[in-house]
Amino acid sequence: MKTPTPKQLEIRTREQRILSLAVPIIREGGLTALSMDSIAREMRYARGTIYNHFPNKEDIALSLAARAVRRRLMLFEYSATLSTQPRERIAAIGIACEVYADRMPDDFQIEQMVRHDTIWPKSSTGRRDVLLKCEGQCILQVGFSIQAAIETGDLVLPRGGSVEDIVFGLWSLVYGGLVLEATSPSLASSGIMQARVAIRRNCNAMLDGLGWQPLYDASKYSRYVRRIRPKIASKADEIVIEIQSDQELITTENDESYPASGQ
Amino acid sequence: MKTPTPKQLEIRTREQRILSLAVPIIREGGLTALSMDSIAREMRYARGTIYNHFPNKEDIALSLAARAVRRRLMLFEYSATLSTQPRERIAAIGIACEVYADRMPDDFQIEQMVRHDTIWPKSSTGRRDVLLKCEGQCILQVGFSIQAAIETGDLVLPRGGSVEDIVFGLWSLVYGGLVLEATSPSLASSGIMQARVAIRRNCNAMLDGLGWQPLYDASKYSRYVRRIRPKIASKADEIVIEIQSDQELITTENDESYPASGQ
DNA sequence: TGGCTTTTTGACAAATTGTCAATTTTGACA
DNA sequence: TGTCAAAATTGACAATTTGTCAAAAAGCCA
Repeated sequence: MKTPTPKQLEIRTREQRILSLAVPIIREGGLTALSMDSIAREMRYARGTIYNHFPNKEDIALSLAARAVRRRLMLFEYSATLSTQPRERIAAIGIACEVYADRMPDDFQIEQMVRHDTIWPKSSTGRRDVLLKCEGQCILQVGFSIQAAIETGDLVLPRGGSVEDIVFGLWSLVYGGLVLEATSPSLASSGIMQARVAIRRNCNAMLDGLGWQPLYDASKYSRYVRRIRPKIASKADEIVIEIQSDQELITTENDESYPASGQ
Repeated sequence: MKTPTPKQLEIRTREQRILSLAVPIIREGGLTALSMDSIAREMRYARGTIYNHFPNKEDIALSLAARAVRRRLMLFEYSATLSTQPRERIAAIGIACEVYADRMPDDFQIEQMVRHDTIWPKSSTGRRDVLLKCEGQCILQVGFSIQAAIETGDLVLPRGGSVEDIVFGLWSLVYGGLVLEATSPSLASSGIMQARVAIRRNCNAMLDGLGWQPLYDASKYSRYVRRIRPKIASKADEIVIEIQSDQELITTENDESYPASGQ
């Protein structure tokens, strides 16, 4: 329990190295390109050592995905502080998604990846939980803003509609749109060039359609985006540096694992 | 050229058998579970024979995906005939997507699958083209209805907006929503239960937000859905039986390949 | 230095991939 | 029916990769 860790440190470092090594491989060749064997060779360790860290390569992917969602959550949380007006807060989170796809493309890719594939069932429960928990919090974050809009009277829920439905709609529109942009070769050839602009406009159309006040004002909106996007972007860069593992913050709550003065 | 085919027929049949065999395997274990080796063993053929049909398993997947998109296209085309009113036509295509996910779940799954993964780059150009062509036609089909709405004056495009942007929005909303429903474990735990209802409502909200006339009328809409959904569903069942390969219809235009009286 | 624990190692068995030269089967023609 | 070239089929081969595990090495504490 009280291991300040002389060698434990080397191990933890190595785990990071494995993850860092995996990122470009996955980026370029997907999960197929990643192999426990090649990682071991590359790092000059025996294969068994790598298996000491991760039970299989799917778990490496999930570990990266968990880190990705943690980063995304932080970006959402930050973006939600940029305005007190509900509709602006929602817009900010939307922009956060854009920034996420742009500034953390590897994270964005891997999040999509673990969703399909055979990754999910093969990975370990612990890591899955981290991922799900953060994803749930992301949803909550959007939910808060919608709730706020209802409370201020900016938005009136349609009969039989719920806050979650709207979260779901926005999520489909933004995430779905970004995924399509990233993976659908037909898009470009069908004349959809500026996916980002389209996504923004469509989200606003949907909110307008729900009667969410104040209605979309193109020039006001783009002025707002111009103001906050750089802020969110630089926050994103901070987060990438700050959040390196999928563990840190989780283990923070029982804080004996992080020695105040190491060494 | 003039091969009426005695044995050629066996080969073509075998190709179908391979595909049929692959479907449940992919359904249950994804592409990882599929192996040229096990297919060969199962079918009591040597591995080389299977490789005669498909250069690799990715190509099997893409072949299935191409078939899937062809089926989807047919469903879209049929649905578009169910009404002359543009907004109703769009609604019908939306319902077609629902039906597609419900009645052709394997097709739906595999379409998502080939989008990510390492499948795309490894598969052969020919099959990719079929897939892209059909996908493009699906997009067109939606575009036609939007165009029609503009021509009748039901819809006025926003400044700087295009038909394609709206297609993109609807596609994100429906397809994205269905994908999230199918793959996101957080959804259920976040209280989003009736994804289908939410998707419909959100699409309508978006169209309302664009000012597309006539605006959404809940009871009218659900009456319409109740009327056309069964039609689309049974059409879907027909299509599944009719469309078995990803070749047939493509080669139909040079029609010597299909002997009028076989044997 | 001894002795106990933790970590690392690499050989092993099992799957799978894609290739290709040798063999078998077809089918057209005499 | 017999012959033979073209087409199809086969299975062994070399390469990868996976996950396991007992033995060896290294780390740690007194």
